[in-house]
Amino acid sequence: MAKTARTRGTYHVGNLAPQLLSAARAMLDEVGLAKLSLRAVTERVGVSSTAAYHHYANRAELVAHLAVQGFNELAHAMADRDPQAPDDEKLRQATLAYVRFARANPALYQLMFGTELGGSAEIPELKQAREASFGELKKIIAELLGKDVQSAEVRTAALAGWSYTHGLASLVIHNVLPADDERHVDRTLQGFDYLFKARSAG
Amino acid sequence: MAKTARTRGTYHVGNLAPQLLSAARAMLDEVGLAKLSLRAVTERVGVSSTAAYHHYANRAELVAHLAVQGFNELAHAMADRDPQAPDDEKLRQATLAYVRFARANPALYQLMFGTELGGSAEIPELKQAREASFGELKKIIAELLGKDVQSAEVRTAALAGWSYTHGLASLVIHNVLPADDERHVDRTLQGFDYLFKARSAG
DNA sequence: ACCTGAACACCGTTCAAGT
DNA sequence: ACCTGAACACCGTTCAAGT
Repeated sequence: MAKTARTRGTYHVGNLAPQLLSAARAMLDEVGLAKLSLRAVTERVGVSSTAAYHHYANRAELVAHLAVQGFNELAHAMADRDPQAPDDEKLRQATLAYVRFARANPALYQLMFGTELGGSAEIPELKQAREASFGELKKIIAELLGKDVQSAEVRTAALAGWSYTHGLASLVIHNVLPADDERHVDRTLQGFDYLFKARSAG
Repeated sequence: MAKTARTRGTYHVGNLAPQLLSAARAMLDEVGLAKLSLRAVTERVGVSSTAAYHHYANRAELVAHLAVQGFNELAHAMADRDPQAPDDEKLRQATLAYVRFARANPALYQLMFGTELGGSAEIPELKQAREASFGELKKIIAELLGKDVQSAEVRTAALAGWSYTHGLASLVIHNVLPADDERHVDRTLQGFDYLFKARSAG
């Protein structure tokens, strides 16, 4: 594929797809998803407004690819944990990494779970990338519970953990809670303790 | 020829604001937030495309008022619980009502926590309506914990509960989980049991 | 194969003008 | 005060044409 040389001023840029994607990614954080237009993205890259259609079916597909990138980064962030730490500390670290990712990339995070991806934009890569993120969480929980990753307990606990973490991240992003990720994670974990003590006491 | 069809064709409809709001609400579930245009809403109501600007500052403000309506309905749904039930069953019922609301009004629910509301659209009514919903949850948890609604324990536990419930609702809406709300609620609650047993065991 | 330019059917928003 | 119509600056998407 030796189309490497970047010839300036030619009509044929080559390698356009990733350039469009990264331009879109940059603009996403600047203007938000609603105002992210194909025309603005192409202009930023320096091609005509219709050039994107040779690489993405439409705007929705470009957006879907942004989501794929997001899920991949998220999985990576969760995977990057201290192998020496005790199991429950690993879970705490992954939760923190998750919330930090959401906080650092609010527009992208919302897009990943946003309405824009419904139905037709459900590209196979997207489902796969999302499952990979979920799988990372399952791994941690499997270690914590001392059960097989495939087991029902792990699946169920991972679901609970994902619900919790996603909800927390969403609330943090929307400034329903003031800043400081670490504190929120610890406080909500503490909150669950209260709740479950009360439940088992009842 | 102008549009003559308007029986009793007064140019002055009066009461336009609520009509626009309910038209928008109806269309929201049909076409989604991204495609909800002021022009389409006004056409549906039968007024000129610019009429909305005399009642809402702009599209964002109309959307914000939809969110307010959503939070009010959500608070109402959570408040409508069996006063005879034991405390932890009340919590379960409120969680179920929450998830059902989200499932029944996916576009509205997403809008309520969506990116569209950031910053300038943060109308005072919105914050107030959101706090009312949160307050409903706090009431239930205060009873469950047997503490004052103002206490730190209740606030913290409510935060955890809200994170969990919101996360679960989001995942259900996005079909990350297949249908059946009741099962998910019970399964995830079960999942938390696994998690916390493991944590306190470690 | 990859990209452009014109064209079409939409948008949100402003503003002068009508009632 | 409440609403309209024209106008402006945008959009996404299609298509014939250029390289």
